Amino acid sequence: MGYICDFCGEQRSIVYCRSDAASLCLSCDRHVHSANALSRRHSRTLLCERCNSQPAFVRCIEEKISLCQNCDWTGHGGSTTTSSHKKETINCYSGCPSSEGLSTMWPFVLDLPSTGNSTCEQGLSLMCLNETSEMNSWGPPGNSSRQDASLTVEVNDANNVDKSSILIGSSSVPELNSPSQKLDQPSGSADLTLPKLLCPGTDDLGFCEDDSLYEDFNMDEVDLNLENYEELFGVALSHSEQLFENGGIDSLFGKMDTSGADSHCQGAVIAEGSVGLANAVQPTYSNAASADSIMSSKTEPILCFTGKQAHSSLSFSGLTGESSAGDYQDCGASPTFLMGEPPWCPPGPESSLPSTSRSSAVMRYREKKKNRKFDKRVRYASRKARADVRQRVKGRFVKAGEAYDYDPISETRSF
DNA sequence: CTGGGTCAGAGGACCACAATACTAG
DNA sequence: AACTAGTATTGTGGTCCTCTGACCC
Repeated sequence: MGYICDFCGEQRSIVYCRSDAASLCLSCDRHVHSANALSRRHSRTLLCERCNSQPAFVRCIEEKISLCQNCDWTGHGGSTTTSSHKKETINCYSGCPSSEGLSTMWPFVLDLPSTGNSTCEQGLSLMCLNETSEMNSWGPPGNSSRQDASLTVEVNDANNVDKSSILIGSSSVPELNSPSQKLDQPSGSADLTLPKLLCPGTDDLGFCEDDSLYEDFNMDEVDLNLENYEELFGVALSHSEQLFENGGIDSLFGKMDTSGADSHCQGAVIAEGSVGLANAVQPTYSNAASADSIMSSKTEPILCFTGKQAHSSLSFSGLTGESSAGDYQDCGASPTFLMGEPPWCPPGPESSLPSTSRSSAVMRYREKKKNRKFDKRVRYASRKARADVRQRVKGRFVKAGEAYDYDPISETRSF
């Protein structure tokens, strides 16, 4: 499905909302996302024109088609002829942009139907394109006017390095080598490549038809990693502290959205979420990395962009990521950066940080971790939408028309 | 060292009902 | 085989309750 708008069921769906896990036509997109301030913050992007079920992240200029990570890989990864296709990253957006705004952002979509006037259009004329730039750090260069977020700056720099976001092929897809994979494939794990991970047993398709493959992926593991953070790296907290300070991790994790089934298949596309970035800065990892170094890599989400181009395989440990990769993609940052510490990144001066800032960083980290919700995964956005507006008594749903003590819409109580 | 009291946090139950899945004709 | 009607099951979020472990005396 996904070809028809999930909301009206009539128009062809154009955009994909990760938060709602819904494919929408532009009209319904504006309608739905102009409902309130929260919905306006939903990050949307074009819908993959191949599988019609996943958010597109790249557009093949030569084929003139928008593709999700999976379809991009299946379509371009295997063939040498197609892998050289020029591609352009696709921005995501939020708010209620005008059709002009969308045309600006997606110039290749020339026939965008008129989206009419939205109630929030004026208020959002600033449109969250700026916001998008922050969220979608792999967007075209120059989108981001803010320079205070190190992550965004570095990423945009990466894009600058990467020839204005024109990407050549998917050949940079890193090899994955997690312990679990090693278990499954004890031999030749070093050669484990994405297609194998994507759709075992299929060489050419793999359009996310086997969701069970990623069924067990969840953020719990990531959370677990973070939970052991201090125990494992009490001394090496400073990397993350800096990210906390700069809003780096916060901007990444804080915008994570584990809801929606849209993350299917994206888990296997780990580190491909920002191919441009991966091309520009792909850390080198040894497949023979020790468990310690692997642990160190995955638990120190360090951004250390030096402009080097390194292309090799990398190892993930425990980053099993339905939510992981998908969410990383959502915020535009490759898990490559989050999970890995480039070997060329020298031990920074962070170790000399004052203990007060460290403790404060730890406190902030704990606070943010406490406020995060990784495990909740909404399978049916429609049901969630209904639950969000239902009246309750002491948290319990009440029959329609009966007295209630909590109304999510009006935030009022009937008695 | 042991037992009792207190506190905080985690996890599960509960509710109504639309959406979805399943079965029978 | 395809369709329709009826029935059963699922999933959604906020609040309350119970359980467990930590801590103190």
